[in-house]
This record gives sequence, C-alpha cells and structure tokens, in this order.
Amino acid sequence: MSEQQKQPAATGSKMDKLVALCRRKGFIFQSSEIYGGINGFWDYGPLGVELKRNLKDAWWKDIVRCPGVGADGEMLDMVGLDCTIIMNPKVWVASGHAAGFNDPMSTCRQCKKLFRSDHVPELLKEAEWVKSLFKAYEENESKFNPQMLVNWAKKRGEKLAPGLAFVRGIKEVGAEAFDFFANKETDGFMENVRRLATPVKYDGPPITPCPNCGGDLTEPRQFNLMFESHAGAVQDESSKVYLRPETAQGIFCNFRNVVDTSRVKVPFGIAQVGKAFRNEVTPRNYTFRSREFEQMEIEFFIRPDTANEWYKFWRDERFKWWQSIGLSSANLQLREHDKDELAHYAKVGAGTSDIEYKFPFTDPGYGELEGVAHRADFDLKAHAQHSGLGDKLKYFDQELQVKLLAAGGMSKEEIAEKCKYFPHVIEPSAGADRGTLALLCEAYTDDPGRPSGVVMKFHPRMAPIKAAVLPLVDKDGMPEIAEKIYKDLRTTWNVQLDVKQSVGKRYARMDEAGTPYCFTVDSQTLEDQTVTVRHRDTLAQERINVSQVRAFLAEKVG
RNA sequence: GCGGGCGUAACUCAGUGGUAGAGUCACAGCCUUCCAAGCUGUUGGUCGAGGGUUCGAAUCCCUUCGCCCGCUCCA
Repeated sequence: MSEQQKQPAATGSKMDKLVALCRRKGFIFQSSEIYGGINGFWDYGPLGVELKRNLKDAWWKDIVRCPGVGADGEMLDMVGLDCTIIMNPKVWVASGHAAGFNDPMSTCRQCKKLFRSDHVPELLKEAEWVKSLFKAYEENESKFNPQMLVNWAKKRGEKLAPGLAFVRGIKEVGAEAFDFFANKETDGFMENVRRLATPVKYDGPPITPCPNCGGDLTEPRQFNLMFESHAGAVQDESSKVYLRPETAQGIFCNFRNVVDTSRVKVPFGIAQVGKAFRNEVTPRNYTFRSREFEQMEIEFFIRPDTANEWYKFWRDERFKWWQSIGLSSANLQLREHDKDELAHYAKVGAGTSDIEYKFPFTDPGYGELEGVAHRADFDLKAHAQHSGLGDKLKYFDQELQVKLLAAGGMSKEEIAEKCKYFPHVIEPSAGADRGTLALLCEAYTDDPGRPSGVVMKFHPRMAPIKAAVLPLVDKDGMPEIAEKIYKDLRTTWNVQLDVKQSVGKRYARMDEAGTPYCFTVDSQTLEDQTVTVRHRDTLAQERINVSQVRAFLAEKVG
C-alpha cells in the first residue's frame, strides 16, 4: 500500500532551490562534507565569504567607523573590540549562562514530547487534563468520592490524558491516589499529581506526569548547551573551559579597560563581531540555527534614566539599517517581546524587540535577525559582584557632575554619589549568518524569462562580485582592452574577467552570482572607447566611456 | 532525544541480484559581434559509511552517519 505523500509547500521548494544554488555556485557548503558533514556547522564558499564579509564590513563601517547621530542629537560615540572565544569560566557563572545553559530535560515515555524539567510544574498547572480534573472536583466539592474520579477517568481522562497511569488502568494506582482532592490542603500540588501517575507496585521515585498526555516523564537529563573544552594538557574539572555562547560578555568584562583607555563618555557603545557557540538540541533550517555562528553585537552604555529613548532609538535605527542593505520592508518586522518571553536580564526595563525577517521556511511567520534588548545594569552588576570589584566597576559621570554642581541644591557628597553608577545597556545583537541567509533569500528571484532561470538580486553594496568585464568575443583585441579595465577595477573592487564561451552564457553565470553590472567590450569599443553596461535587474544596456567605468562603479557600489 | 521520509557524478535523475549510466554543469580547444547556440575532448562515483546473506549486492538484511519534516529546544 502506498503511503500518502505530502507535497512540500511551495515555499519549501523555493528554499530547496536556494540551497541547491548556494551549493552549486559556491555560497555555502556543509562543513567537512567529504566525511559526511556535521550537523549544525556550515562553511562559506568563495561567493558566500564575500557576501558575509560585505555584510560585516557594512555593519562595522556604519556602527564603529562612521556612525550617525544618536537619540540625544550628538554624534554617536562608538569603539570596537575583539575578545577571545574562551574566557575565564567564572564569566559564565556571573552572566548566568552556567546555570541557564545547563537545563535538565525530560521526555514523555508515552507521547515522546520533550520538556524542560523546571518548567513542568508550571505546565502541569496549565495542562488541560489537570484543569479538567479540578473542574470535576469543584463541581462536586464535599460530595466528591473515588467513584467520581473513576468516572472522570472514563469520560474525560481518556481524551485529555490517555497516558496517565490512572487512566490507562485504574487498578494500577494505589488507593492513596483517591485522596488526591481530600488531601488537597495538606499535600503539595506536585505530590498529588504524581500519585495519579505512579502505579502502586512501581519501584522507584514518584513519576511526574506529562503535561500533554499524563504519561510518565523520564528523570531529568542534562542538556549542556555550552560547548566544553579544556585549557592546558590536563583534562580535569579544574581545567574545564567553555566556548562563549555570546560575544557580549567579552565587552562587559572589558568595560573598565575601554573607559580607562579610550576617552569614551556615557552614552557610548562598544561593538564586536565574532564567533559564538551553542550546542543546540536541533540545528534546523539551513544556516538559521547553527551550533557555530557569528554575532555582530553592540553594547551601548547609557544613563539609567535615558533607557527608554535609547532603546527606541536603537530599535528603529537597526530596523532601518537592514532595509538600507537591501532587505525589503515587506519581509521585515519589528516585534516587541511579551513580558513572559523576556530573558532573565530584561524582566524590567524599556523592553526587548526582535527584528525579524520572513524567511521562506518561516513564511508566513518570521525568524529573528537581530534582538534589541534593554539589559539594564544586569551584566555590569553581576561582574562587579562575582569579580569582587564591586563599586570599582561603576562609571563616574563627570558631565553629570558639572551639570549638578551648576544647578546647585545638593551637597558635593550627594552629587558624587549620584554621578557614580552602573550604566544601563541597550544591546542590539545581530546574527551575521542569519543576516547573510536573509540577504540570500531576499536576492533569490526566479525569472523564467532569462537563460539562467534565476537571478540573485543583491544590493550592489552586498554583491559578492561587483562587476564583470567581458570581451564580446575572444579576438580582435577585445580581450586586451577588457583585461586593462579589469586590472584597474580590481585594485578597488572584487571584479571578474571572463572571456570564455558566448557572452550570453557569461551573463547567465553573473546573474546566478548576483553581479549587478557587466561591462562588455565590443567592436564599437575599438572605435570610440565606449563599453556597454549591462544592468542585472533590468537587463537594460547603456554605453559609457571606458574612462568613466571606475566612476560609474564607485557611484553604484560605494 | 523521539517519530516519519530520503541518501547513485558538482546538479537533476535512470538503474529492484549479473561489466555503474544519461542530461546539465565545470574544464581545455575550435567556433561565436549582446543574453546558457554548435563541434571535439577531459575531469568527476569504492552507489553516504560499516558489517552480513550470496558464486555475485547500488539492489536483500542489520548497524551507523548525514539531510529533510513534525514534536521539542532556541536563557
């Protein structure tokens, strides 16, 4: 008998085609492919590395080298940093990662669902079958008896909690299970729920039921999401180190160093681009969730009372930036986090937003490109406490001091105290690999009208190859002229010279690589020193003088 | 980690127990005066890996790895 085959969604096939093109043209390869690959790790090929580098370079230039005007109307004060991947393990204790990234998990033996063990009690309180049980109890209150519990199991339990031991076989559970409600006041919630899930003859610790089906959960098992290694030759507990799960902590640890050496004043930002590592349970969706990935992070340090305006500033600024490098506003959205999904460091404060892109594999939903979070002073305070440096990590705000002295009304001691504080932090944290993937998805355009059938419409600033120089035919002096132009352009841009095969085939190759412009040398060039410019997106052609080629490209791609 | 699907050339696929194939791509040469023309040639596969059954395995069996989908995870 043939199984019903589910056809992949139309969006899925676009992703399949993009993945195939990335492989074929050398954008992205699976890491260590000749050994069968390794899940969650990806390599960038010759075109991919140019694309990703263009993204990172644009970010560095726009954030660190020539940032614009900030929320306060002043020029933004930004500096860069490059920290190590491996740091003192105490860093991860202070940051909360050593705890947060070591979450024990449990699987349901009946329905196979996976849960964070520490979330199970909360999930159980909200579980449909538990609610139903309570409802059955409340309807009868004092008259409630064991038979009613059996009735519930038969009527509602089989639907809502088919995995629950009490439902699967009522006799399996001991008589004390029937005290579930009678002892509601004296026993803990979890203890009561466990009684319904634990057969009387069962030899072992009480079983925690599954919030989904009531089945038995496995004992909590460790899922360490931080990669471990050892510093030094001796591999014991004392030499254990971690690959950083985010680049941010390197910035916080160097906060004092930067303030002391680079004359920055609050408000100012420290930026870093670098690799981070997370041992994700399930890497998925091409490069979207990788175990090794690159972040582009800003920690922007501000006076606590200016958090709202700076948070809004960076959220909007970063949203505009992604559009400026070619992501269409139709595929981007800003999403403010709900209170209950806020990270541990952002429970209070101005908020957290995700800048999200509508990837083909999330469509019609969105996937995170960048998170903008008000981290308050969580990190600096944590490092002050764990390092023992305490108030020495505080920032002294001389500008504020001058202002308060001029205003009068406070003693010098009061002012000094007010001017010494832990700056709050607004953190725009972007994924370089996710950004690159978004650029690829955005650029991918089916076009049956052209020979290649597909064209990668990269923003010229992002395009891996900025231009190709093509002699129309490989004779009559055309290759020589093309080579001269090529040699000149390559001193500034990544350009290609291609003389082989028909010009149509070369255009097609360039369409797949996303090259925005082709300069073609033809017989007319020999007479009047003009070349044709072929525009990738419109297929339009115009003639410009050879001497104008450099200026043309400079204007278009920067 | 659980369940389902899939692994043959760089890509798309054919090959159901008997000598591993086709087209495309790539590369070289000829040709070619604006969008993958044509001709000639070349590179490239121990059929994901390991083991088993068999005279003989891409094909049958077991194990394993990888990919895709769902659950889940993504402080």
